Amino acid sequence: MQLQQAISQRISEALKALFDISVDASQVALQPTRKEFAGSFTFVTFPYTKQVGKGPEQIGQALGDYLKEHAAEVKDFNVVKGFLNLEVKENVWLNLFRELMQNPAYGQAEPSGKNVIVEYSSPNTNKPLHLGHLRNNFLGYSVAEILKANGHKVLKANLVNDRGIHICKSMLAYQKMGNGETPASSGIKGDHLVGKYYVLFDKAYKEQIDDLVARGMEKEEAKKKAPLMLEAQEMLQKWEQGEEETVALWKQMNSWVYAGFDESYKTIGVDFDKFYYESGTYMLGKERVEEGLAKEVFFKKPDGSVWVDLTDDVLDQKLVLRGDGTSVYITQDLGTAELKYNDFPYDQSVYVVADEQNYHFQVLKAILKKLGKPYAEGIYHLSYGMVDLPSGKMKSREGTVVDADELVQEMVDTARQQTEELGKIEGFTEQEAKELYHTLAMGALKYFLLRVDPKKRMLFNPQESIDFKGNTGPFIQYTHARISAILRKASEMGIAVDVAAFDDFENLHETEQEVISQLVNFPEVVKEAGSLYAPSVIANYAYELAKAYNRFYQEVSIFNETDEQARKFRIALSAMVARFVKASMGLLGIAVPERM
RNA sequence: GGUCUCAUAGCUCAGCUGGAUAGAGCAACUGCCUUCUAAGCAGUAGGUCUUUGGUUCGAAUCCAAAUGGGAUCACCA
Repeated sequence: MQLQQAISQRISEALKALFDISVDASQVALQPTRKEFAGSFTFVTFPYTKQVGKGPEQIGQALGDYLKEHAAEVKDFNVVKGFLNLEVKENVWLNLFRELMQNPAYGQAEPSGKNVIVEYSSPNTNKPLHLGHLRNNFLGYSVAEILKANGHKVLKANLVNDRGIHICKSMLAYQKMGNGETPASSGIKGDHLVGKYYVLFDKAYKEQIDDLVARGMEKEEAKKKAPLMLEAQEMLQKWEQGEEETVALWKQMNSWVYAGFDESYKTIGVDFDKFYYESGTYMLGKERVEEGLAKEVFFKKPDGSVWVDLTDDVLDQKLVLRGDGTSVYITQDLGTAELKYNDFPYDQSVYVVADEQNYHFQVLKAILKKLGKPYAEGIYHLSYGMVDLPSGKMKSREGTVVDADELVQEMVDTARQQTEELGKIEGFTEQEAKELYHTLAMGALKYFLLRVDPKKRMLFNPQESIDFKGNTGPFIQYTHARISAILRKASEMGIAVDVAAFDDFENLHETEQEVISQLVNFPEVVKEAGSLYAPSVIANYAYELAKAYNRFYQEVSIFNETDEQARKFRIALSAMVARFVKASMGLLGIAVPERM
């Protein structure tokens, strides 16, 4: 931020003036002063002892003296060992505060001129969303918002995996056991209904395998020879040939799933600018394969299968097209990458996909590079860790997944229960209460999943996730609600949030200075979150800001303050905290209530 | 076995390009509501940052190895 840069510049000047050594301001490293010492910024003198030929304390003292006299920002200093702690003048903080007050776009970067596509969610259409998908959806949405705040033009894309053997399994089970059941007739949400048949398939399939094994067949072979599996494969072929009945069933069942997904997406508050469907893109990769063969990047084996040699990149040889000419996973992605690029010429293409596919994306990028694609460099795999349960890993086949819709409902129930227990629901209409519960439930859930570094595997503890105390979404939401109450009262009293209303105020309380220092950090935090693709950076910031404000709130009175300028300043400070809490939570896809 | 990745308080997590006595939250204990929302605030207790070496004024952070988790190495997606 600018204040830090200014002080770095002063130190650079001081080093030159006092010791005649040249250090560029950008090389002058400042760090936040630890709480137990007075000051806001700390300069470490150890690295300069050799050049200067003096002890660290002496250097600190000399620099401090110089800065106190020559640097307009510096109020005072202290030297502890080799650490020079600098205190910043109150009016410098206040001026920074006035500046951000007057800039409604504070934290929003200038347009970068870059196009970024963020692909996330990308569900299979054979079963409903679960907890793992929630992490993906929340991450994708949030990263897209963060990139927008960094000035990029962003397109949110969802590549729906609507074809393949897994869909056929649900279809087959439905054909055999469905009896014409529909979401309407059964009252079951579409994606859950289709998921039900996927489970039924798996159950019957396993029985067949066990049966074959009991009759002496090897398990591996039984898996391939089980009649249900053969039927499913047959169905996939029929689908690829466009057989009418199969395609009709596929369309019908997918439409149920989409209706279910739409509902879930709406509930969890994520959205997309563009949908891609694998049924519409899976053929495109073959063109890339032809191109690769022509360019001799790929080679054909005698059985007709097509391969790429990536041993130079330590990635081994990789199949890109089957012997029978059908496409594999990577084939489709080669095609989709080009399609996306044609639709929206991107500088960067972010794939929000779990880290189990790290190898796949290394291969994808390596191949695109070999093909000389201009967009290859822009491929970025936002690889996030899996979500574990206290009982261990989630396995859909073993039924240990946490269903997304159920989880959301439980969170809403908990929000209602907690709110009622605290007796905080007075004066709410039924509709308002309902909205509040949803806001709190989603706040708790999203914050819980987003506060952890995306790259890291995380543990989902259901008991902790519904906690509304401490480092949680509702804690931050609560801070916003509190401030809203203050602003309502201020408004009733006819006090406006006004920069000019505290011109003569300068007696900053320690907690007020801390709050300003947090506010001023916002643009830097947005930048860092963007460069790391890490909503967790924003989440931590929002928490620190809320904490700093609560400390202020506790220690300093607003409406009992007799000094009018101080009172007006504190109302303005509160308003700005509310604004930045809302903005940072917004980057996480979390709404903040006016009352709770 | 090859490659990649992770290891910080009882539990869940922070710790920026190396800097002071390693920080939060939960759980435990102690205070603070006739005053702006106590879903809050303040405090106590809790650590050989997995281990061992190395780099240097200084290492949780960088390098190497070991140990223990996890992922991946399909003509599945």
